[in-house]
Amino acid sequence: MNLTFRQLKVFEAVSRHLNYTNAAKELHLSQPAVSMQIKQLEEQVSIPLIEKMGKKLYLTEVGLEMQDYARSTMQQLLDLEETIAQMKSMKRGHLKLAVASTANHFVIRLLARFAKVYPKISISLDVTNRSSLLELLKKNECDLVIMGRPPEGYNLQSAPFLENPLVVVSNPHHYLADKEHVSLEELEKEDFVVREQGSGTRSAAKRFFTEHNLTFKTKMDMSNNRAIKHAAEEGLGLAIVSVHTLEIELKAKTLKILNVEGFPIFRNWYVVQREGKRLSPIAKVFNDYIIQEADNMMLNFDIPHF
Amino acid sequence: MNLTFRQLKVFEAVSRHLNYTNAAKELHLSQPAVSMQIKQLEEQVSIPLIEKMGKKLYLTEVGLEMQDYARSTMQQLLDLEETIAQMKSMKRGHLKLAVASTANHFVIRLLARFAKVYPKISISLDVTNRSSLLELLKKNECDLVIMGRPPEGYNLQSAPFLENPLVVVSNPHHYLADKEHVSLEELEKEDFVVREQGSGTRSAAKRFFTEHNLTFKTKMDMSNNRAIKHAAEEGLGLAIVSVHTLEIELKAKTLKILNVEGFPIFRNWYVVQREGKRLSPIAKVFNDYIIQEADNMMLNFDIPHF
DNA sequence: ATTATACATAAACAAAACCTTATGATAAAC
DNA sequence: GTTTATCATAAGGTTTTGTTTATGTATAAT
Repeated sequence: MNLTFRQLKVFEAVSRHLNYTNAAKELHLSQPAVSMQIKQLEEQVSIPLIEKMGKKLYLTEVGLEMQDYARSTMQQLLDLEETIAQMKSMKRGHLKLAVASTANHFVIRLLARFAKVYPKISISLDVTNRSSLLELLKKNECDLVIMGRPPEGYNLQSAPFLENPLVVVSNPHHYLADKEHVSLEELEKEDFVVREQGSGTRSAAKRFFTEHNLTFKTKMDMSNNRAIKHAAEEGLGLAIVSVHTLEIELKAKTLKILNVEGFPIFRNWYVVQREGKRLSPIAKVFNDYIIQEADNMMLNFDIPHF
Repeated sequence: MNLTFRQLKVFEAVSRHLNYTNAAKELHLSQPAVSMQIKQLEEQVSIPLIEKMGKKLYLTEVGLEMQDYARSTMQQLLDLEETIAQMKSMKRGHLKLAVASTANHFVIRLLARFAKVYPKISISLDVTNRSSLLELLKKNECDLVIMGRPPEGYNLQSAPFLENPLVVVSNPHHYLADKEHVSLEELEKEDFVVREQGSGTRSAAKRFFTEHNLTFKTKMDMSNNRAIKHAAEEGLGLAIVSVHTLEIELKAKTLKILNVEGFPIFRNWYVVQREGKRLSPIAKVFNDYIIQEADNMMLNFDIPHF
């Protein structure tokens, strides 16, 4: 059976008017054109849909069924058009986002604002580590990723959109905590609690030490930023973390930023996508949004500025 | 927007395989044919549905929406086909019947049997008087009508399918009730309770009297067969009614059939339709069914035979 | 009986849809 | 680098679809 939407449309008009001529007028067709469409439809289902008794037309039982079908199909088509139109205009849609766990905090703030502007957008946010993020990009399982500087050679397209100041923190009772200036020599003597191999923060810190010809004593590594901060709180060592993750700890005074020579290290947060990926309309808007709004928004953060 | 079922079908296959070549094989098409269908569909909605990244295909957000739509639309089409097939094979359908109120009783028996054979058929039964029946036929508001002999000049097609014996009944205590033979002369002296003008039973009785040169004393006329029988029970007069309506009264012995010369008058029940009406499959089957089965079935009736 | 109205049918034509083969481009696998 | 797999594009031709005009037929109204 091979119906066409056209046949259904014509049939629906005829079934409504019960009059070929008027249906033809409505559809801006000639009367025979309507006759033929109906005839073809009847051939498809090989059973009469309309019967003519005297001058009047009646729908047969199957005709009534077909009328229901035609109407529901056409309604569905309208719904589809509506949905697509909304998606195009970004009134609706779905945004699949993944962020580095260290970026979680401020990305949520960004999202909260964004969601207010586009209330019908739904969002999935995957918070995970750097290597999983790269995996997600490779499998094309998300629209955009927010992370530190992405590695070369992955066919990625990225744009920095926010400064990411890395600072050294310690337990407030640490002996360096109250010093006005901490020199690099003093820093070198300390043990550090760091993220796992592959972490952007870790490699940035490592690079800093290497560039200044210092050894970097990593006493412990952990895969979770919260755990690192907790370790520092407990006095297991110093930690080098993004200021953006410190809001609560600074407020609660469980950690203190050390005023170390050469710190903060300014790195950037990047919004990353697969090279050549055609972003969905909503993803494109979000991409532009964060590049434009992020800095602006950070002014409202209750965290130290440098 | 003017999609085609073909586009949807091809798109669905592609969205399932995420591979044009395999989809083409499934559809017994060349690969470019598939490419073109997808391209046209994308042009219709003027937004990409599929994106190719490297060698892999992915559905865009709108593509996912379209996949849902395609599937549901195709499912609906299958449902429609199924429904139509069932209607054709009479596994399903609706039968609109109207019967003369005097035929009500035995028609219900017929229907009960018929419904057992075609359990998914639904039936409307309109029980009404003769003139309403003719009106229903004229307006094409029912498939078949069961009534006495239909009048000429209404463009009707009819077939007799069951004898309708008319008998004279009275209160059991009536002085004629116990006579072995009642002559026409004796009958002529009696008063009768009859149906309204236009009733088939009434005109049959009238004809009988006229043919035998007798006067027909109609003391009272009523529009309801039950009322007539009740009047006879109460001794208001004799009544001429179809045996088929007497089952209960005979069993309860509230009425008695008089053994009158020339009675019963044999008339027929007819199944009637508009001339030229193409019956629905189920109506056609019912029509044939009652013509074939009615006599047979009456053998099981617990009523007198002649 | 005549006329008006409405659907059916036929013929002819135009447009479009659709498919195939051949070829090109790109990316992944070897 | 070469090969292989996969999709895109182009060209060509066939089929199908969709129209229109003209005409036929049946019904209902006058």
